[in-house]
Amino acid sequence: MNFDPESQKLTPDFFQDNVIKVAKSLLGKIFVKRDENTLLAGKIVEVEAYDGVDDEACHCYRGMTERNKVMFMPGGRLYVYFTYGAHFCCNVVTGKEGFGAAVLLRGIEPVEGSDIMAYNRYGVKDIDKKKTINLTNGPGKICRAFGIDRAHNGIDLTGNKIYILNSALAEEKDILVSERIGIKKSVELPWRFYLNNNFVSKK
DNA sequence: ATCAAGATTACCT
DNA sequence: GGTAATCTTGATA
Repeated sequence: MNFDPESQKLTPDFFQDNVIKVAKSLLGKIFVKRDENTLLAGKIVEVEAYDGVDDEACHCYRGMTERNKVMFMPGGRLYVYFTYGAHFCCNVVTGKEGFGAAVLLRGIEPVEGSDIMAYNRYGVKDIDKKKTINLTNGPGKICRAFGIDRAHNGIDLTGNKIYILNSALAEEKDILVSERIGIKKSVELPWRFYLNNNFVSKK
């Protein structure tokens, strides 16, 4: 697979759109993190949408704060937050400037650099098959495997450090829908989207 | 200043 | 299936 950002990465207009639409459109696309020595990449197989206005579970529901201000930037940034005293979660910011919405990445199937992901998660490069499934099947696990932390909060996804390849859209019939996981407010909204794939966090 | 909650994970029985 | 771990943030006083 060619991971070259110049010809293939998603552009601002893709991100500056409705969060539900962007969430579904991200399924099947390749999330890439590059630095001098490493190339990590994986297929996005599970996401959730968080939408400022009518969504009590969204970090932006009560307006802008120091933590969530990146979500109000124009679509195409990475919003990274820390939770439960242990885990980072990363989100793709969507919509126009001044509107707080983002897509949480919850499940990724490793495509490139799974040995480095294993090292980031477990401190060793060789892991058994069972642990391979556990590399990136959850939002906190993804950040750990990809080495994403608060230093990456606000990074521009149209740059060459972290970006998403513009592969084909997943077919509507292949997109599964459910309520979102791990929230206590606005639980009824059907804004979790995923594919039939082993790296989904929860059945 | 204090406090409760949290977009989770790993480990236990 | 249940729950401890762990600490940052935002709200309230």
